[in-house]
Amino acid sequence: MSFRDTLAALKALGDENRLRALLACGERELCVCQITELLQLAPSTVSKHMAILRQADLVESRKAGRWIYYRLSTEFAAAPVRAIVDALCAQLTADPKWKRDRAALAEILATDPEELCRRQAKAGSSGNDCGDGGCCDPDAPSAGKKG
Amino acid sequence: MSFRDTLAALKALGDENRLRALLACGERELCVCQITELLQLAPSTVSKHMAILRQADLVESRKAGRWIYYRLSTEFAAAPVRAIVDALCAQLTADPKWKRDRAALAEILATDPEELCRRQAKAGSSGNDCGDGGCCDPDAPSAGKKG
DNA sequence: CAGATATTTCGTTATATGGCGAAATATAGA
DNA sequence: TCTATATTTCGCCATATAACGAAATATCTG
Repeated sequence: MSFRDTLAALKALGDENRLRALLACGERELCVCQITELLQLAPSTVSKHMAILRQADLVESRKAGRWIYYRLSTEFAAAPVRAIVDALCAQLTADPKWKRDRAALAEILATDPEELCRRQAKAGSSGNDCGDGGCCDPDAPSAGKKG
Repeated sequence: MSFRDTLAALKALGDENRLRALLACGERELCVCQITELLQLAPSTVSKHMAILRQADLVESRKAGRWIYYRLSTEFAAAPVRAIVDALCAQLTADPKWKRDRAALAEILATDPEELCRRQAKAGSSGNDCGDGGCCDPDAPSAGKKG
């Protein structure tokens, strides 16, 4: 548990959406639908990202009924990873980009998770609805522009 | 200089060969041919890797005649990057994988750089010679297996 | 100036990665 | 048991990435 694990952690951290998800999970444990709402990605994509973060021991998951909650790891496999994550959480949270996420997160947390899932299911079947005007932020460079 | 730069640094660190190169440059400034010898890659590949590390402000370069020396950055663009690199250098150097690199590096440093370059030029034109038995380590999982 | 050579840039190729949607899985509730 | 639904797995596609070799660039030396 050293070079190999550290490299896996660095790889996992080297994606914008995963980094955002990790920071969000550092604030509070979140279920997949909440992270999905934050990142504005397909649930399957978020699921894959979280699996990568979990395999790198960066997050832990907890099952509660139909929901699966992810949170920042308490025990990191590789020693340097803790220092890295600490540094990221400490410094990156001041970044304007993260502040936007933080604001979005507050709104998400204020919404019933079931409502989120219902909304996402609707959006998935009928294309981009964006009825509330909150999504499809033109200033967000990563949401749905890569594929 | 924050989220974006930190992400660039994490991406740069998320490659095994670049991470090895970075650790090596943390030991001592190294010219491209020395890093090339350590990583057992084509010089052009190493050059590209070092450019990525430099763009991420992880290494600095110094020109000395025909040689260009790379060393670990002293000033990091993004604050968390320093903490990350410190943690990596401090902890990863104990890893057996890195110890092998360190031993190889000692040998490389004992060799005249010009001799290294001559050897590499020969190997590039006539295929894998491996006359000295030191290269083509079957235990090294990253050398030339990806492309 | 001409030749040698250390490094970079360019073009190409194979693989890895990130994205989505559909289908599968697992669990709550009627 | 049957339905609804939260998440994951699978298959596919587009792009990003890492590798190489050839050619270009820059610098020392004769």
